Amino acid sequence: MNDLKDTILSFISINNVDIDFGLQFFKEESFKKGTFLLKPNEYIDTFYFISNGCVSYYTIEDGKTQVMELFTEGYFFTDLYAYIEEIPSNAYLEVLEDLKVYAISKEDQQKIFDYSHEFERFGRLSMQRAFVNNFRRINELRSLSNQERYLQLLEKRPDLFQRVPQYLIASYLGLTPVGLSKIRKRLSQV
Amino acid sequence: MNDLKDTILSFISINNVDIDFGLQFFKEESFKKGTFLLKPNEYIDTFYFISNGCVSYYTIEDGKTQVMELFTEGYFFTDLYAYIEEIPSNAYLEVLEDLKVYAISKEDQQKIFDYSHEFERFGRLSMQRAFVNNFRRINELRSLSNQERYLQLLEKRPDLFQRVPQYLIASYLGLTPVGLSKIRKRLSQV
DNA sequence: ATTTCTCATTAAACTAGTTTAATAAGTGGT
DNA sequence: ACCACTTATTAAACTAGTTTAATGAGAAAT
Repeated sequence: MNDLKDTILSFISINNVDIDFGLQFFKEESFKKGTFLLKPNEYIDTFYFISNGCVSYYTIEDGKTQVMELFTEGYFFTDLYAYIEEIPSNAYLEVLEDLKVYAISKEDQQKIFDYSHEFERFGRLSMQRAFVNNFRRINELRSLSNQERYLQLLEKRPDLFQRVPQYLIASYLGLTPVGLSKIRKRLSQV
Repeated sequence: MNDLKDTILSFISINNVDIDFGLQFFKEESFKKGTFLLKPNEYIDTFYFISNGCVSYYTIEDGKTQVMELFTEGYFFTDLYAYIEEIPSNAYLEVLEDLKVYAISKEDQQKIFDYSHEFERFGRLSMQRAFVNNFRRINELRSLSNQERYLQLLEKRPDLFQRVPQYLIASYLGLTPVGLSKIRKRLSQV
């Protein structure tokens, strides 16, 4: 649980007693590859921190898989939209690689936010982080071509290409496997 | 300033003394159409609430204007990315219609977050709101066609079409004026 | 009234993706 | 060792957008 503790401490200054009070609410859980942490029409009230493994966050629309995010070690994740709005999800959270997480319920999260102003601040700052990540994502979708986004992903998260099938990466980049293949071919010819 | 007060109260429960403590840090300001609240390479440490008017938040890349958001009455706005990260912006905030805002500096915002746990919570919740809006945006960019996004904007923010030139709306939708014209023509022929 | 400027539309050629379908190359289960 | 299944590539036809450039129409300036 030290990876989680260190991550929280990178956001806020908080004394040992208080952070340990908070950490007690995170439960260690493990899931096998292929497990679904969430399926469409289900509610989600759990917030996860990944200690180990990989999770795909995707929807299926008109029969087509749309990967929105691929979470790996060190990420906090949930279906943040359904979680915040307390509405049924329309997404899947599927374990792509055997997974070890620290999980906290929304109820317990509220407890630690109430318990300490510092944790409330952690909530605000991690929400900021989520915003910034999403903002970068949206800007990249707007301003970069598919080819540029492919190259950028290759640079920023090279591990993904080793651990995740290419058609999921294609979907994450917003194109079809065929489209990604074409881009790769085009790049290899130069 | 009641519109701002009501908006804050829609996020949190807070007594009158405390909210008035917070509100004193918001300064009323007015700007004429054509004013720039922010230009590329400038820092921004102000958070605005729009009482009246309209602001375009855009970048220019390779000579092309990219409208990221169009803010109107009741919106909180800033260049949230540059504001959070405390880096020089690469965007413009341009007043499209004479504007009345309530503005608070980052320093003063920090004061009210320190002053009261409830304001810290307001910070967290409004950050959540920003996240959710951005999330919706990203999902729409991913899952809807340009035509569908046009129709949706027409439904959700019909006022924009009255107050903002069409080429800005085209840019907001991520296409060229020519492209938007084609979509409108296609729709009018059915 | 005339000119000038801004904005929206249209046309034509082009482009980066799509879809569908066939093929090839691994990979896993029995 | 074999078969079935999954994944990646390629080809061919198609599509929704792009760019550039010309035209039209309304508003603002002199």
